[in-house]
Amino acid sequence: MDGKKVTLRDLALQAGLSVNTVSRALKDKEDIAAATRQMIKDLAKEMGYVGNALAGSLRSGLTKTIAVIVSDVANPHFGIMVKEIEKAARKHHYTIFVINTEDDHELEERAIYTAIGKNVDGILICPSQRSADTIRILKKNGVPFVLIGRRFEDEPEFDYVICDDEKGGYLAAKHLLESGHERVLYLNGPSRISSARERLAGFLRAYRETGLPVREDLIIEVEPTAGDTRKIVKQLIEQKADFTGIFAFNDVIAWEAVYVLQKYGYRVPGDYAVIGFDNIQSRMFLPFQLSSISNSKGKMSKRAVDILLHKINHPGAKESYRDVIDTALILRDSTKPSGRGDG
Amino acid sequence: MDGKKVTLRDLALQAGLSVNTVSRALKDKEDIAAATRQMIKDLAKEMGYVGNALAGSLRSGLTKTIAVIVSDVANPHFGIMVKEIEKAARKHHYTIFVINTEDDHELEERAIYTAIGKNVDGILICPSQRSADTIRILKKNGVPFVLIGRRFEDEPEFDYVICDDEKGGYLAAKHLLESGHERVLYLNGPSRISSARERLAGFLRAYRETGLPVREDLIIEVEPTAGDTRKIVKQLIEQKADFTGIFAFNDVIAWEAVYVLQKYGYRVPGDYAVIGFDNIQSRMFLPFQLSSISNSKGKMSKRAVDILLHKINHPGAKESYRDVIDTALILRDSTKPSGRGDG
DNA sequence: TTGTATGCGTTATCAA
DNA sequence: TTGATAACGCATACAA
Repeated sequence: MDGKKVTLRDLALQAGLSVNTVSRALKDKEDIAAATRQMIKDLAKEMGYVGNALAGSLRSGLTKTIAVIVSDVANPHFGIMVKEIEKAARKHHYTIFVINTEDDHELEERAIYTAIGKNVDGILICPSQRSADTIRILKKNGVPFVLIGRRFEDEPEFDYVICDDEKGGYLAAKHLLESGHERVLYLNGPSRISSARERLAGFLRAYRETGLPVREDLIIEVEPTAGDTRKIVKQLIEQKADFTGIFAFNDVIAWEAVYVLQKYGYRVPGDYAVIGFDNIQSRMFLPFQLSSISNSKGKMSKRAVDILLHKINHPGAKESYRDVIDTALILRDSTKPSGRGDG
Repeated sequence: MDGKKVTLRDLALQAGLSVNTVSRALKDKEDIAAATRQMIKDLAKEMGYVGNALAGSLRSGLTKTIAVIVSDVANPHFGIMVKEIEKAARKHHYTIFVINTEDDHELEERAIYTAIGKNVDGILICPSQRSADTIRILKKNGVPFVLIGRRFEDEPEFDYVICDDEKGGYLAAKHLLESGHERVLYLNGPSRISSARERLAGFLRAYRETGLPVREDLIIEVEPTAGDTRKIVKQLIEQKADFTGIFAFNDVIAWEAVYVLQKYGYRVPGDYAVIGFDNIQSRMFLPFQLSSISNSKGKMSKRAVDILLHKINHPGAKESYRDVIDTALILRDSTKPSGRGDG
């Protein structure tokens, strides 16, 4: 009973019918005798027929497959996005490839070629952004795609779904400033990433509103994948850098910063106020209450899938999509002013 | 320049050669004039040819694709596994489908059918284990697969890679018992899951060794995906259940338990000692030091991929694989005896 | 109601 | 060294 994949041909041979008849019976076409149809269906079940979507795809040109290209699924932010994307895609009978780029330009390019080679119907990509050339390959090959989480300001033809990074940066900085933290360390992502630039813009806007001087030396770029947050925060502490608040590009960096501060015996809140970005703790109930900026990953993911499917199903259409999902301030203990008391 | 996908036929037409020649040139076959080969390669690059792996797959029967079926990529444990699997697979020029089952039997079955339908060369699956029937479909269709993280004791034909769950349970319980926690709450996973049963066996072995009585009422099953850990721990606290140590089936459950304890004003360590499983914090530097059992997710993932690829490349072979990766106790603050002092 | 022929893009085989 | 042809498994159009 075990063995090779069962094909339509196997069923046809067994049933003494033509491949075509079997195919139509399984597809519930009208022009098949009810008895024949039932017989074939029973046989298919009995023989464990599953069907070869590939062969059909070759004809139709559609694979019901999309590729999701991100830096790292192990990062909870992307893990959550991928989960939501998969769920939304599955609802529409799509299956997803997941390819990690580790934010590496070459891996990203390879990922894109792989996706095209596998004939995906579309691609959702969070680009590493070392250059837009890679993405242009997609346009050249006529593969529908939507950027997610990051955008290219100077490429009006690239559709995207992002969150309101500028507002998020603004809200975070404003909150720290209003809580009395005038010297804020901003552990930002690399400036090649659009969201890092935009969050910084919001951060600076908040500073401008207060009239306080911006401390350029406290705006530091961190590689999110490399995990050098620890090294940098250690250095800053050793150097006795002068800050009382930290705004981190994402929650992972924020956690790591607090991790180091705690190792040095500092307390958060209390000695330092820390706020992250992504609000991962709305889904993971960690025993540390980190304030954060929520960016509705569920909504972003679903929206990106919707747009992508629309583009897939309306190849001619010339609309463009620039969706910016709202961000909001989520307060938890890590920025509580009363932190010093702790009790 | 934008537009449809470039095919071999397009290249052939442009070059004034046959499709076949173009194909062989691009594949670096020997029997092609060097000049012709170069010309075709240049042309391919110029026209942005990417190739249609699908069509090739139809012929060869191989798709260079594997499916990874897990309960939930957003769970860091699976996120890390998927990342490692993808990396290992990519090294061998394989691409992965990721499908979440939410530990649901029907979704799992659909996932398997989807994978077979897409003609994956093999499947890595962490089965929901409501029944092995679903998995048998794979055998029936001759699709190579390897179970990962869970096994079916009564199905000797199913290959697996798991970690030493029994030992892990034993180490965790022993550590708590030796630290003076005689009443340990075990927030276990559902008993349908093999790893939950095996961790419990280890847990009980540690108890037996001490001669202490096992408190059956403190062994409680929690649904990992549903997030009902909070509800259950709340209830236990309200009921003033009698325990001082907690062993959790995984780190996510452990975090959540501590989260609730902290909400009630309890301290970990100090009032309670807590240990998890999976040692996720070897990769995520959280500001809470959770002791845990490490299970070498990287090693497990790589091993599973290796076995799967071996099975794919040696369809006849009748070896079986039952790999059990070692587990180890990783101590952090959450089980520190000096916790009460807190420095 | 069922069967035959054709094509999807690629590769393998064999002939030229 | 190159080209023609068949085949992979399925779906469509059309013929029977």
